[in-house]
Amino acid sequence: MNNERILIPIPALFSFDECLWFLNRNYDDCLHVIKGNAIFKTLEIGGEVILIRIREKAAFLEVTILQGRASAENKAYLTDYVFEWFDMRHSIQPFYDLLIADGRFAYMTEAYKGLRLIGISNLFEAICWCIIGQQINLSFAYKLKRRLVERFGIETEQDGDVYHVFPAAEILSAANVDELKAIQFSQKKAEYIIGIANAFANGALSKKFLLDLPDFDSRKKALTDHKGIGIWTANYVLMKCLREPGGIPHGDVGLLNALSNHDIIKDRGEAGKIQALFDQYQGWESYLVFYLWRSLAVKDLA
DNA sequence: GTCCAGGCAGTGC
DNA sequence: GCACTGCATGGA
Repeated sequence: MNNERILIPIPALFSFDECLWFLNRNYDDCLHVIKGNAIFKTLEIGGEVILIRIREKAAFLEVTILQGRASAENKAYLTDYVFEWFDMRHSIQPFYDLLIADGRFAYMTEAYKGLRLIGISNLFEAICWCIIGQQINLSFAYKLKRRLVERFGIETEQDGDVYHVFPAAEILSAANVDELKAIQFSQKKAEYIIGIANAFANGALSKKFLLDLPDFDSRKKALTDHKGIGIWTANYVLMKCLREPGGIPHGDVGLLNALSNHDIIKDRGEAGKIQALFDQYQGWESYLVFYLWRSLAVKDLA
């Protein structure tokens, strides 16, 4: 064990507690472990398995490498990864200015102060997670993800806890529909995931490919060209992985419920009112979605 | 048994 | 383009 540390300065309007809260909601996510006030996560960097612990230390996030080499390359990768995961690169003050000016959501600037849009930087994982979650309840979705990861992903163990890495596309492209159906995936979900895995494995789809496209609409088109990726999934992925500020998962049940709770809409068919709302948040649409999702949990916890 | 869940593809107009 | 339909699968 080496226990080398990386210290990342905490920016303004950043709350590690809100990160912890989000990652430790009522769901059983298999891709990280929360113990005390620390996050444990396994990553695969160039074929090497790295286990890290992230916790708050005064004005820093302390990233400790518990397994794997603390090479300069790995430390640079991990620093970049944490910045990206917790969206620490830029100020969210302009978003807060909009919330306060709006009034309807001004309370969020205190209630969820410092909450950042927690991302999924692995594009393949982000798409698979969407396909898993399509049209089923979230707790079942997390169960399906856990079965998939435990069946096909690599894992590491420390102090009696097991840590998983999301399966590589090359692995899942070699799986067959029946193997996924055996772990309660529907026929369609199984077909979609294997199809997407094939697209990644043969190079037809990658994060770099999307990033190299000229604009938002061409990225969306490149995503929805694949079976299993509709408008909702494309926007979710653009929001959580590519961090497109304009990514709005239109039609999302949780989003609609949150808008209804805030009396923005009365039923689910008022696209005009939703558009008008997001028009006020240009450049911060995906942040507003994330904060609206955050607002849903208050009742759950009560 | 019914309704719903962080939808999608296919069809018809 | 838009509305409608069938599809899946588990949980409340």
